[in-house]
Amino acid sequence: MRRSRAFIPTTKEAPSDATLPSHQFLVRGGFINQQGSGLYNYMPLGKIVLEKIKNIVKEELDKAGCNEVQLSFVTPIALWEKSGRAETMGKEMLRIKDRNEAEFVLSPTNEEAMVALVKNRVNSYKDLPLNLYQINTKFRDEARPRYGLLRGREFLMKDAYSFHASLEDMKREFDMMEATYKKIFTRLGVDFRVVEADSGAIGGTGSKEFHVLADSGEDTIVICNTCEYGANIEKIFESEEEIDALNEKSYEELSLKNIEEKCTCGGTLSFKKGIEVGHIFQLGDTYSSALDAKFNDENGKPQAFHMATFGIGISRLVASVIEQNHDENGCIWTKETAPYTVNIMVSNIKDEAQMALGEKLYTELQEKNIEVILDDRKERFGFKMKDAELIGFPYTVIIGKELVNGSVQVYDRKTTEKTSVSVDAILTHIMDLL
RNA sequence: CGGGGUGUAGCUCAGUAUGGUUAGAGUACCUGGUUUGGGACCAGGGGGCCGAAGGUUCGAGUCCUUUCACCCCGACCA
Repeated sequence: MRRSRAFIPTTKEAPSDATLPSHQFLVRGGFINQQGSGLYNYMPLGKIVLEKIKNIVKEELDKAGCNEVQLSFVTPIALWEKSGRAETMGKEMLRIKDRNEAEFVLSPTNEEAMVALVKNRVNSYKDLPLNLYQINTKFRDEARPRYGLLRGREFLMKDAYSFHASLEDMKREFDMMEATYKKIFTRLGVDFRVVEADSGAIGGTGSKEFHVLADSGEDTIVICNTCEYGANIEKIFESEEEIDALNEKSYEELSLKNIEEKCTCGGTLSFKKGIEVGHIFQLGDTYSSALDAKFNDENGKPQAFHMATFGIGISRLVASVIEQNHDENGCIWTKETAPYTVNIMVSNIKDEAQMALGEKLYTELQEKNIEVILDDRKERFGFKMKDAELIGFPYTVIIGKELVNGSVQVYDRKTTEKTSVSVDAILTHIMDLL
């Protein structure tokens, strides 16, 4: 992509209501813009990042044997009346009527729809287990949307639902999905923890949350510095006061505060703030029973499916990556989430030698399938650098004043260091970095 | 859903207590020139139904009524 042809409207000022770094930088960097309360448009850069995260999630789930489907976003109210959630979910479900006055709901989640899909299509234990997922828009009419993409009303979520003939098999799938989630978040390059969680309103027996560690996280979690143990404080403390008191503390305050009790492994427990980006539940037969979805077991006896459900907040992850990885100048995307890996910055486009090298490198990197953008705008050096830092391309090749000595510089967004590299070696140098 | 606040140029905001030329600034944008390694400078220019609808008045961005939208603090939540 040529920067001169790209729709990337960056700004110097952030909207006054954006308080979090991810919100400010994503808006300033031209990734997203607000359409209404809790509603966001994705502009080209935002769309690229969103798609990258989606693809990683899809790849890992497909490898884990999950089947991708796509359910309708608008669902008849009858589906929700059968499970009782038309009542219990209350105003969070946005209800609409069609021209015949029939009532519909914009899907906030899809347990009912997925059970209805499987019901009478999967009839034998021989067809189990089965894991179906979709990456689709959800709508929850939150009382108070905020923090940009972190708490929108319309958001993109991956939701998976598994069906099993036995409780044991459901638990096996649950553990397998936990491992799959770890692979996904590791690939995304975020610092995360798996914690034991409260099952909350959805119900079920066991659940675990995946948290990206960040100052602005709304949840407080307890983690061990030695083993993998972690828990949401909602799970360990019973009193509301205790939970509230801890939630009010800042990331720094919490990090310093160790819990007196030691972890069972002997390690030290401490508090951290986290953004919940994934949640896995052991559901049991709550929904299959409610919707009368059954299969025949080895003895030909009908039984309700044992189920588990697995969610990942895709759009929330876009913001979480930045919440965890930014500095005062802007975004710092991880390798797998960056909208373009290499930004070729021609310092002065009127300088023919600079421009020629920029074009040459641009073509060469494209041929090697590197995601590259060429900053060919008629702007000054400082302007282009600030822009590159705001957007957060992992590497910027600066073709500028050093060219007369036969070299260019490579700016590393993460370390903010500039390294001089001779023109002859630049292509190999970049390939080695990636 | 309780409490508070704000709607004026793409963005950040003055102007509204006390109604009165043609509604302002910074920034962004366009043109020309000078610049060219950290969001440049000078000159000129375009851009507004002052959130919407009613009303009061000779006259409304400013006063009154209604309404819509957005934000903040709580309660609730991927």
